Amino acid sequence: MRHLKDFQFIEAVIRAGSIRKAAEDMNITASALNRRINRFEEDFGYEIFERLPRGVRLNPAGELMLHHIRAQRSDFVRLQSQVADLSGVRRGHVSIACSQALLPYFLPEQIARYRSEHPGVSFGVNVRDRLEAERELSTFASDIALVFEPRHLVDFEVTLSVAQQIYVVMRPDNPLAGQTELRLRDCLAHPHVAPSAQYGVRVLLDTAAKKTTYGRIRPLVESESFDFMRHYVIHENAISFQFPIGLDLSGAQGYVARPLSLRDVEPGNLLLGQLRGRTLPVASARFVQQLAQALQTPAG
Amino acid sequence: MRHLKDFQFIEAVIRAGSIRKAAEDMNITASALNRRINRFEEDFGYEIFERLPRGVRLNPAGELMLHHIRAQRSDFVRLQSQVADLSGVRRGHVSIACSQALLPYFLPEQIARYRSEHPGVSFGVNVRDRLEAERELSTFASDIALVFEPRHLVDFEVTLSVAQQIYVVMRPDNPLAGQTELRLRDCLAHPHVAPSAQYGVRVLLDTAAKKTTYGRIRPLVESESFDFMRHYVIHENAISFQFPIGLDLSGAQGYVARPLSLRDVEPGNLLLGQLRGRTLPVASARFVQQLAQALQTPAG
DNA sequence: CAAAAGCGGTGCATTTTTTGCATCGCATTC
DNA sequence: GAATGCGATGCAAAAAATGCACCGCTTTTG
Repeated sequence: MRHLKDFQFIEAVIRAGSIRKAAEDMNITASALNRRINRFEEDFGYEIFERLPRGVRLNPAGELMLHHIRAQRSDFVRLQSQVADLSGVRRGHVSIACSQALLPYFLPEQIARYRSEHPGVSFGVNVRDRLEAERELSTFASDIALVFEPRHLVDFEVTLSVAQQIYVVMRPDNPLAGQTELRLRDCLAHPHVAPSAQYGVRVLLDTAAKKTTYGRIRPLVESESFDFMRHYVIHENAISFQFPIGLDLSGAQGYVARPLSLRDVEPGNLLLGQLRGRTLPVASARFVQQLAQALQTPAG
Repeated sequence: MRHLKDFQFIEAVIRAGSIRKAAEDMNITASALNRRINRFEEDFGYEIFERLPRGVRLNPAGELMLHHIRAQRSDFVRLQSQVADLSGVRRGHVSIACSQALLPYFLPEQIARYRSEHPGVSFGVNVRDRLEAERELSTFASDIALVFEPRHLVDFEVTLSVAQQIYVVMRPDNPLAGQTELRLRDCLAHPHVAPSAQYGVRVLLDTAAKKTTYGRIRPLVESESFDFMRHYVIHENAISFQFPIGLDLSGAQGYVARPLSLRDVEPGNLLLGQLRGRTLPVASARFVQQLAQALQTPAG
């Protein structure tokens, strides 16, 4: 779109860090790009770049401008999606920032279901921890976030919150597998692996462990990958902790999962959200509706 | 601003109803404007105008585009105001849609106070009833609305709600003036004037009157102007009804005001709000803060 | 019922704007 | 101290927007 061209050039300059490099990237002369930037700043009334000896950098006004540019583009995409919806063609793109746990079962199923009704809609799925997911929303890099226990919540507008009990994952022949619900002290007495500190599961476990005689959890292996940990406990007969939405509870995957008693460990909250105050494109908004419905249905 | 030029032309065409007329208004040839519009539609991918024999009219996609244009412009103004704020110069413009009652005392005082700290900020004050005020917000014609009992509330995000008891206005020598609180039945037995049906005061009175033996209120004079009614009861010794925020309770204006008992009539709600999801310009946002604080302070 | 008026669209010459090229001045880097 | 990389600028070339004249069409008007 014509009227967004200046914005594209500005973003290119921000990315490249200098007008000359950006000019190369955009297949244009440095002088032409330089003049576009200067003219834009003149029209706007304020400079948005600091001129440094090695290039340019955004000044505070430029930071605000960058946010404005992203918001404008995002709103324009939303408009196009709305208009496309008018003419009956549902098209669009939905980008999601989510926790690992949603990858194996939940999101593939939901996306496939949505796409079976609206084949014109494409998806982007990115794994982000709860801090990154919020940042991703505020830069308009993702439309939707689906994460456990996000932190700040200032720019994060919660559409739906679902409590998830922590489950213990182990081999079927593990002695703990016989119980239908596990106590934390029994688990901590067993060899266990655990996610690293930035994950919600770990935070909940650490908090709960402080109240036991063990004081803290002592993982044999610490990992950022729940996939890895799930497989690890099959090889060394240990136990692992995870939210059930990322688990196959049927036992067909070579592991069993048992809930950890709510008397010992608080449940985690899986939060579905978007950037506060933002109006999502039609496709994203409908997908959020579908997700919300699916998450509220107390299925496996 | 360069990148908003197409939007300006589109808005001109919408206003004029035809490309030729719009071209005259914008001091440009019809052919040039025609090509701008066509090129814009081509870039956008969808037509936004219906071509009629006597001119053009927005189609549904165009309605969405118009809203987008207004939102873009408004957000750009907000950005400029933010940037101006960065450089220490507080400038900007605050436009308010409000009920009549705010005109005589409340708003003049608040605006004067704000402007004494920020002389660069200008204000626009428009009297709108509760329906119009909402429409005004959604077209970005006003930043803030301050009205009694707004109706739909779909696009209206309430910042603050303040209950206002209905007061009875009368001459000091009116027999009712001796009481500190009035009953509705006494008031209805007296000759009275009342606002017309679209006003919140009237709705509350009508609702309350149904529960009395009088069944309904019988105004001698019905008016849209509270100012008129306030003066009228001085000439003919009648009573009038009004929210106290628009009244001088000192008696210095030649009338006295007494509250109507909450046992008989529910209080009205004065709502301070803005367009849902919108981020206000700095000046407007701060003025909202000031208003909210003033309204919460239980002063006269 | 025909003429007139008003509309959006289009081809072509003209004007305005944008771009590319060469070059300057300046600061950092090697 | 030479070399490199940066943003800025003058000037000519290229590209884009505009104005003008005119078309085809429908509605209005006499």
